[in-house]
Amino acid sequence: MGNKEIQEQRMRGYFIQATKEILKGEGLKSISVRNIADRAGYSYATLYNYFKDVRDLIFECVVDFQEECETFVISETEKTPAGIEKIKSIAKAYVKYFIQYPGTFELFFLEKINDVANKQPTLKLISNFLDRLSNNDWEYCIDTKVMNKEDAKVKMNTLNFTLVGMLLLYINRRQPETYKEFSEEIENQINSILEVK
Amino acid sequence: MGNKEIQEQRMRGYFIQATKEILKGEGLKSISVRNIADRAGYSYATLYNYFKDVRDLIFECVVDFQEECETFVISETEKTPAGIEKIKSIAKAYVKYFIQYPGTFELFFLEKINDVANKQPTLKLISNFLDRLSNNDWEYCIDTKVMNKEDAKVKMNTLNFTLVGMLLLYINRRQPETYKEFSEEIENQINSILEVK
DNA sequence: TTTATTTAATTAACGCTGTTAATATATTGA
DNA sequence: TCAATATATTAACAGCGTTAATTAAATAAA
Repeated sequence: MGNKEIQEQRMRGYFIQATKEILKGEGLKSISVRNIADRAGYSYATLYNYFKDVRDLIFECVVDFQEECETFVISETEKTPAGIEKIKSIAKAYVKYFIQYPGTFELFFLEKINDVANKQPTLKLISNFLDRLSNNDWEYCIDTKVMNKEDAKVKMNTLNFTLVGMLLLYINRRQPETYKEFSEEIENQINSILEVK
Repeated sequence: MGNKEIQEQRMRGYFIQATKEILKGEGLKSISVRNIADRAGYSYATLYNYFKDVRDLIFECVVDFQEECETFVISETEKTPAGIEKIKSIAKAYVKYFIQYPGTFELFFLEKINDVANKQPTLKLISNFLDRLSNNDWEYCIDTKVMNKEDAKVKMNTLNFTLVGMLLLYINRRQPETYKEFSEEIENQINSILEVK
């Protein structure tokens, strides 16, 4: 990688870092080209030398946040034994991360996309994120005959969709009204979905 | 109701009608104060004589769309016998409505809200919508001992959250990529959640 | 019916937004 | 050091939601 590429990547990094800080702090509503550039220490137009548009820049943060979330989930669940219990722990940590940083949830699931064709890989990354985090333990359940392959596949999806749905309603619709209620319902849902009959 | 109130309600109706048309047609992205006012046949500033702000106006459409959706669901499911089968039919029709009019899904679940305290009733209405549509049949299942009260409550929520999550990913994240895949997964999820053990 | 007063609708304006063109400033190669 | 290139900045545009000032319409009083 030549000097030019190094410098270019560094510049991109400054803008990405600024964007991540705003998303984690004030959330998506505070994102604007001028706000990002201010924080990065450049003029707003400079941004366009390194990113096609602001949405492109915003979606660059997905991978970084996923890595951060993955690290968090691993550290929160390392003591839990493999299998169903581990899947439950992962699910709870996953939810906990988005509750702690609602801006990342907005980025992953709510932010509109301009060029859908161009972002398909990122969109796939988002939809399958929980699956990637918990895949090992689903496999473990199948291997230990706790459940069959077909059931595992459907339940993995149910868990994913349910958590996303609950997070959407809680973060974007304030339903339920208290975190306590939300937390209890998360517990109920996870237990019910992973109940082995 | 005096003349003044009648006229005021009529004016509000013109703007609401225009907003509904745009939402059903082009979706949330095409909503703007000037666009709504144009369609209603008034200047953009006139809108503020009848609504506090544009979000207030937008959320006025929720009740109307829910009524329309309810009518659709009833007509699509009238031949299905009460109980689990009916709940499945209702769930499918519910999803079908939002797929047909993605703008209504955006309004119900994605549109940001200014004054959350002031909109709590509407937000509750949205979160509990599927429950209201299917409540009779859950009761029926409990009465006919197909399931107990606690299971019914949790499953009702699982179904609600799962459908919202799937719709979010499909409408806002294009996952899965084809309607066929989406449709099959909806079928799988509904059957799995409502499976009686 | 004409005039004065109140009500409602419109235009102009403000401060935002994302993006692009034109300009100014560094940086590089000769 | 000077010319050429690359990069950063300012100015500008068209759009947004909202409000203040202004015009037009409807009502009440004379």
